[in-house]
Amino acid sequence: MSFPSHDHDHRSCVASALGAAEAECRRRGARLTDIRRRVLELIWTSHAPVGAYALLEQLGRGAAPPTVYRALDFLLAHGLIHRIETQNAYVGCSHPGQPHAGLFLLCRQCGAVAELAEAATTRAIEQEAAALGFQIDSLTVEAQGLCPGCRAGASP
Amino acid sequence: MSFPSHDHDHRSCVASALGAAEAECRRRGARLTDIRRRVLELIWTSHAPVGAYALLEQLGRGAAPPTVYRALDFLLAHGLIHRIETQNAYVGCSHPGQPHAGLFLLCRQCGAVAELAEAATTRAIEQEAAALGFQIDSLTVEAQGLCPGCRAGASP
DNA sequence: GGACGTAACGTTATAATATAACATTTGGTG
DNA sequence: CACCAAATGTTATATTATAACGTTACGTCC
Repeated sequence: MSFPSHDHDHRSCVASALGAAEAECRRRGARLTDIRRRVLELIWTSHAPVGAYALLEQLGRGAAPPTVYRALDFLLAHGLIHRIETQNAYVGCSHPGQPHAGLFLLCRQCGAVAELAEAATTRAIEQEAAALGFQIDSLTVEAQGLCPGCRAGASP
Repeated sequence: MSFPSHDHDHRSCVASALGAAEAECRRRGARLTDIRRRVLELIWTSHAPVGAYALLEQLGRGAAPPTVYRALDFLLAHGLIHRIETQNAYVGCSHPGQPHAGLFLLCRQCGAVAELAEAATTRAIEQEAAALGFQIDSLTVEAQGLCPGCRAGASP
């Protein structure tokens, strides 16, 4: 819901994300296979978006592009990750299971992402769209800028 | 500011866009060269976003990718077009000269785009970001859905 | 437990989007 | 005209993503 502090306990952060993913998959009757689980884990390795080919490299040789794209498709379809359109990259979803419009703050300095579940903004856009007779199916909101840490510190 | 009607006078629509672009370039001391002008004109051929390689084809042989990408970079830099991130495509800017966050409604049926200059939404996002200490430099908002025409008509 | 059907994965090739690097031409200015 | 900078041409290549088809693994029904 906000930016992780630079020294947070990332290990438990990843663990809880994987736990939530497993729960969500059980709930949906979806199979979180080994490959899918590894890709999700790699994505959660940092709080910055990761590109498909960066994931591919980390999967090691033997993996080809379709392998990683299929895993990404699965994770996207089940709401376990989001795609950051302005970066052609992927990031873990902070609150899977609750349907929500992704709304992202992207730090141009350190790369960190914060995902907001912000109803007010979504509502503002929907109202404006409705006034024009436009029916929104899905919404992409990405803000580029500086996170609190990078604004304060010299050049973290 | 809204969706163009299906039968609007598109010729004058293009003409006024090109006129505004020329005025804006004069104002900024930028050169709207022949290539740049042709690319802008091709973009305005429709109200749907156009891909770089589609433009390239229409420029005819003799043109290579850098030609079109350089023109696009120029047009983007001077606020004469916008890039639609979710489509890797480009669309003419409806109100050049006035700095604004692009905010787009994209019809998944007919491809039409409406560009909003909507202060309320922008403000909502900025407030939420400011509350987290995030400083926004630029903002991308793209809504996918159905335009009024396509909601009404069977399948225009 | 074996047969079967489907979902997942492997593999190869290629499509679509974008940029690097360097040569050449053009346009404005002194 | 001579010069410089900006614009364009040209070739090659990087990056992101998907098509197509064969093989393997998994669950289920009998």
